Amino acid sequence: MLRIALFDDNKKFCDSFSVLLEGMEELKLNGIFPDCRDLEQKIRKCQPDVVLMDIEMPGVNGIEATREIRLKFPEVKVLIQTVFEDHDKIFHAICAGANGYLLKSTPPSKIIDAILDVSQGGSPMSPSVARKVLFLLQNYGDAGNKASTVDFKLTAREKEILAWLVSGLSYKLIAEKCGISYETVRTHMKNIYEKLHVASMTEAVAVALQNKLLP
Amino acid sequence: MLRIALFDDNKKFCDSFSVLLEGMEELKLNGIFPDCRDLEQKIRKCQPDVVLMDIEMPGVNGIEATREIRLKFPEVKVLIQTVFEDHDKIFHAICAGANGYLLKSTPPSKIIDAILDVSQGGSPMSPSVARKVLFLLQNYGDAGNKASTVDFKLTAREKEILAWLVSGLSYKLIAEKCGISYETVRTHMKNIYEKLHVASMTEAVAVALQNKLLP
DNA sequence: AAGGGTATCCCTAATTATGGGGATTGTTTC
DNA sequence: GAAACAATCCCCATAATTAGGGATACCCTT
Repeated sequence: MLRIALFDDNKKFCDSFSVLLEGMEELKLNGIFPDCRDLEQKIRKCQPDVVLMDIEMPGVNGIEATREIRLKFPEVKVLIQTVFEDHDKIFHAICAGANGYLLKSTPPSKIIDAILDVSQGGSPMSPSVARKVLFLLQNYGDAGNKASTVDFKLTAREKEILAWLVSGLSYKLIAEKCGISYETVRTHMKNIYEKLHVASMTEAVAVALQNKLLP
Repeated sequence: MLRIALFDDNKKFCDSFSVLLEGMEELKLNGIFPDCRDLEQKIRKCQPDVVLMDIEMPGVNGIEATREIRLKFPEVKVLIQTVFEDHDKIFHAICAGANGYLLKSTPPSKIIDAILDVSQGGSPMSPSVARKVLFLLQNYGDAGNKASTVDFKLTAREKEILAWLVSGLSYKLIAEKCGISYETVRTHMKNIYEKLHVASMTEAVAVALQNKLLP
């Protein structure tokens, strides 16, 4: 017999879900909560095997709650159930440790299937979610491995100065580190700005890090 | 009616698959190939809507073939069908552009379902593959957060200001963007500096990016 | 020998950031 | 209701960066 906890601020959905599980032998609804306040206590009290989690709730949102549950109770599975199907929500939910991701449009019988699936270590997803997950994996996987997207053709000296800049040194300190004058650093910086199409130290640092220009 | 092409060097599997599709109205097996030589010609000749692709084959492997098909014929869907379920194969297949990933243990009826699913833009996966896909996405997404386990506990406003800073804005412009005064921005920055243990904009930007503090 | 690129140095002036003090108004928490 | 925190605003003084304009010297290629 599986213990279920439901976090959802939509009373209608909670009611119909409650009716759905009524009389089921394998599943028991151990707790219904409209928000995630005192999350740890709630989980500790009803000891669920599977948590059904909405994303949009007052106070702490479902993604952060998922992260907390998965961290503090690794054996508890979290099944997201939401109306959102944008890449961002899906990505963050999965990074937070969600074990499955269903859309609210999922028919009741499929929800039951998904709960059983997730309790056995599976990862149920609505079809359009699955497609987006593959898309994300494809893109994030590539993005992480890609060394640098653009070649800004910085010289070795410029890269060196940029590296010192990223590590927080001022012009004056960079000059000392490199054994050159303050004015030379300034000239190099001007050239770096041109090559990176930026106009300030912060932008230069941002471009350098975002394009992985430094080793 | 969907046209199917099958790439698999296992004659037994090809035969039984051929029998499976015999007499089906919606699906037509337009080509069976034991390897990927002259891949482009083969695809051009049988014009499939869906390709069923094994991974282990003599010569070019199924993952490379998948990449080529998805590049040259973006409208053709590729459904991997293999005995391999290791993270590496799954990851590379998806990065190569696979639209779905089934294990060879999948029952025939599910294979048919998956073909129909993938042809309509879905992403069918065997359950254990789905679990691994989530695992992969989670790890690639976390990769950045893993670097520093430190939580700097910035407030929402502080994060917002930091985000503008990273995008290159000066205090004055940030003040305008946020609709607050220059002095308030300064106060926030002072607090950010303390929390990040830095003492300049460049360091703040560097710490923010290196620890992926921003969405 | 001329041109292109790199690295080095200099000036003035304006703009911007930093460090040190303050303060008030809310909200949340105990 | 006091304490803690977040967000807002202010002043003074100093330090640092940026935008213009210059310059010389060296190496390499054509």
